[in-house]
Amino acid sequence: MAKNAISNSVIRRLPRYYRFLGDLEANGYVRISSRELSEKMGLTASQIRQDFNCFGEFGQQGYGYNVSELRRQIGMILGLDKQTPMILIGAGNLGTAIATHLDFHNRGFELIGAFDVNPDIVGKHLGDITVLDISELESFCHEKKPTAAILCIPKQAAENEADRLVKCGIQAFWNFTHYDLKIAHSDVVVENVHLGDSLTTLSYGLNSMEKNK
Amino acid sequence: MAKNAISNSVIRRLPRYYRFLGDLEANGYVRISSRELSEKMGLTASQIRQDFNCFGEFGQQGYGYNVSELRRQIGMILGLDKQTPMILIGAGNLGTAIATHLDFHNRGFELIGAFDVNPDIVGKHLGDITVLDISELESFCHEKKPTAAILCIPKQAAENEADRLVKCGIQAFWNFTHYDLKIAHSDVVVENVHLGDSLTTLSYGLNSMEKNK
DNA sequence: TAGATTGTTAATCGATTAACAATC
DNA sequence: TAGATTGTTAATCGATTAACAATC
Repeated sequence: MAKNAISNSVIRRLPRYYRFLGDLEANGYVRISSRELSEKMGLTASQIRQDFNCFGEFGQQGYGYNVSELRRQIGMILGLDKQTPMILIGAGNLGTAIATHLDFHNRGFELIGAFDVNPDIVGKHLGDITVLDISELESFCHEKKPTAAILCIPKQAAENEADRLVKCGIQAFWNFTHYDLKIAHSDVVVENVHLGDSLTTLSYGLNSMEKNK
Repeated sequence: MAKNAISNSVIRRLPRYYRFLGDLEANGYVRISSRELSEKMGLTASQIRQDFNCFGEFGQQGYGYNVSELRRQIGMILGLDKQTPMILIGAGNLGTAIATHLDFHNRGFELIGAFDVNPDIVGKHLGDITVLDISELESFCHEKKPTAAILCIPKQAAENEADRLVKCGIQAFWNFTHYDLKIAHSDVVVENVHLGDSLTTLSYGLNSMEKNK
């Protein structure tokens, strides 16, 4: 039952709305108008109203929006009212940092397992999770049924493991590799984090700033 | 000498072009047409030609583009022909992983220092860098003149340290915090990496996929 | 030369902003 | 009620795609 497709631009703004509304709530705000929120977030009031109206009528004319209620609604839209079981593939430096650094529960996930090929890493503890050998992937997934995975392995390895993970029932990937999952697996949900590209973009910014002086 | 402003959409595609051209070069490609590249990258040939023409005429009618030459040109545009000295602020789990995981040299930077407040972390080694106490920031910057910084500290701390870093001559931030640097410091270059928002977006994708079944 | 492919202009598409009637 | 602010339509702006003359 697809509603008339929400644009990607809108979707990318939702987590930020959710964060700001959380801050407002914590600071005792009960109501807020689109204009006031627009000033805090650096957007236009028009855009904010358009964005919210993609999902329904959350405000009240003459009043504005109820902060807690709006936040709750956006949380529902984002699927933060449940926790999808998730596994980490690749528990090296980066994988470990990501697994321990983020609050998965407040972002719609629960990290229930971690895997690596390296015998030096297998057995390591990440919070209350123990890193398992990748050979145990199938039996683990059969039993625990995770549907999301974090990919923190080299590109080459990702190409090889992606099929395997999809066969194990993984439907969503948080992809830190440069392997383009969407091409081979158009039916899964992919969120790419290209740290290298991000750093390169910073280089561009610095470079072009200097030229404009 | 600002050329007629390159749009953000184009800029965000440049690192990916650079990557693909590097792969092509490694695979022995000498020339490539916009059509062939478009098929490999999942873009339109039109967009590719438009993008490249923002910066000059890199191709040749009837022939296409010379892979190495095009890659070199894009590298120049991205500022990858030099290395900007960069420091890491916050050498916890995430900061350490980022510092050790990325190839800074090929992305226009050189990591020359790292700082933390935590005495347990100060003195730790990251490659050939030793983590210094944050109190040494000013003297270090005075001597080594870094102009870019990675922010891997809590939001609260970022609010406090941003001014200090700008005073020390930092002009570009790779920002892993949720603190909005652009608001207080409109004159610096900021590249945000919001891992939490990225994970939340994945939750949305999974959630909306399920609803559409 | 003929074929291929660019550089570039024009057309389309989508996203943002502005405006305002509806209504709390 | 009068003032405020939404929901929504219309106008604008920007980015993508299509088309084609220029030219290698």
